[in-house]
Parts: sequence; structure tokens; C-alpha cells
Amino acid sequence: MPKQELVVLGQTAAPAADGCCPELLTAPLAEDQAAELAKVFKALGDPVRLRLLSMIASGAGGEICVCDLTPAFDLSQPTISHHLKLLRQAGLIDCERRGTWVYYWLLPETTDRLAGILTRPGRPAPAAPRS
Amino acid sequence: MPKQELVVLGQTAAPAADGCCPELLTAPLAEDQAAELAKVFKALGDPVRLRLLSMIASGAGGEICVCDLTPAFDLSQPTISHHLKLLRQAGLIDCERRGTWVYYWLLPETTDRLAGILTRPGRPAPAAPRS
DNA sequence: CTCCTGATTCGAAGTCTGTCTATGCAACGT
DNA sequence: ACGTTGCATAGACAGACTTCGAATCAGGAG
Repeated sequence: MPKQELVVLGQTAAPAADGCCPELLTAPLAEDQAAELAKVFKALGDPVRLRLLSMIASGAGGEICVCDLTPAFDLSQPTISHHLKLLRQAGLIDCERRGTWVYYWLLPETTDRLAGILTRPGRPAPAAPRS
Repeated sequence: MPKQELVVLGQTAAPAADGCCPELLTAPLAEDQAAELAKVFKALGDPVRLRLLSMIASGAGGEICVCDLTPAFDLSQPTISHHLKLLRQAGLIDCERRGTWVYYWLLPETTDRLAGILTRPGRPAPAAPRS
């Protein structure tokens, strides 16, 4: 059921491809790059999705079952499923069915990418949250 | 005309205040923190606003005049003004009137904050775009 | 095979967003 | 004082987003 991500941000591991890392803070963003980036940020622009992503990223073993996600919200199960789908289409998470349950995990390449885009060149390292 | 930011993210320079840095990737996000974070990400979730922010951040002298921003888009001047207002309310930029023209500049604390939130603890430093 | 549970998909309210035109306000020049 | 230019605000409207209940699909158990 995965295999439908939008493959945004061109996260193809190539160190410096052609249309490589969009530069948000140092050069004017091209129109198409802005459109792709906006999809990811829009996916993060909802409190429910942020909490979902947070729960997924901090889940034991790096993954979590939908059945553990749903009861944490005052929302119907289809609504949670919808938000998970949007996060998946943004390339932020992926999932796999294992028997009865579906497990989700974070795709760190995308968050790393965003962090890099939001980092000013002069900066040594943005203070990661103290674990 | 500034002075109406939402003061999101509690960017009060305190190194480790009480509800300090929300941990997106290492611990489940609290509801109110998720709501505040979502406002900022939502402001970034539009291609026009991303390009505006990019142009502002990369402007000569760290600032740029609205009159240089508006003609770069196929949008009406009030629409640009509207997007700038949203970016301002998200705490991403600020502005000042100097004579006839209004100048905007980036508030790096907010983007730094977001970069930190999106950075995994194990990570040394997200690759900042090569200047 | 049939039933039950977990999860996604579908269709339909209700609300929010992005955009426009029209208007208002501030600063400058004549 | 008056008109012009630059920018912000107000109101209106189409399209998108969020949410729900109902229906559907996938696995496991009896």
C-alpha cells in the first residue's frame, strides 16, 4: 500500500545533482521548487499531522501501529487515516501492513532535507532538542 | 505597522525555559505546542509565500522593498501584501516603513528554531545549502 | 466458508484559503 | 492645497481543506 509517495524534493541520495538542494535563505527560490517545498510544509501545517509525525518519529523501534495512533485523538479513524495519507504523500513517512495491523515509520531524509533548507549558511548546527 | 506578530514558538532567547523547544522527532508533541508549530508551517505551506520569504532572506543588505517583491509575481499587489502579512504574523519576517517605501527582512530566530526542531538528535549538522 | 476486527476509500457537509476589485491611508511632489 | 504613487485593509467569491458517517477492502479466527 505504500509506493504512492510524491517523491518530492528529489531525495535521490545524489550528493549534488542538477536541481539539487533548493536554497531557501540564500537565493530566490524557483517557482517549481517552491511548489514542491510548499507541499511538504503544507503537510506539516496541521496540528494533528504534526502530532502524528511526532508520535511516529518517537515510537519505540522507530515505528508505531495505527491502532496506537488513533486513540490518542478525538477524531474518527478515517480522519486519522486521511492525515496519515497526506504525510505519506509528502514523503515524510512510510508504512507497511504486517498481518492485521499497519505500521508507520519516519523517513528521516525528508526532515533532514527541510532542516538543511531552513539552516542559514553561517550557522554551525541548529540546536537539536536535548534528548 | 509591525508589532502584531503572534510571538509563536516562545522565541524569547531564554536558553531553556519551561515549555522550551518542542521536540518533534524525539517525544510526542503536546497539543498546544503542535498548534503553535502548525501556524508557522502553514505559513510556509504556500509557494508564493516561500518565494517571498526566499527573496526577502536573500535580499541585498538582508532586506528588500515591497516594490521589488510585487513585480516578481503574476499576482495583484493586495495579494502580495496579504501573504506578507501572514508571514509576519507567523514571526518569520518583520517590516518597517522608511519614507515612501516599506522594507521587509527575515527574522532568523524562527527559521533557526524550525531547523532545530526538524533535526534529529544524532545528526551533526544538516547540510546547509552551499552558498 | 463465514464472521469479526483493523484500516482505507468514498461522498457530503461546513469551514478556511487564495485571489480579486474597491477603498483607505501615508508620504512625496507640484 | 491638490494630485500621484506606494502599500495596507475590506469585502466578495471560487476552490481547497477538514471532518464525518457509510461503504469497502484485507487478515485472522471459529
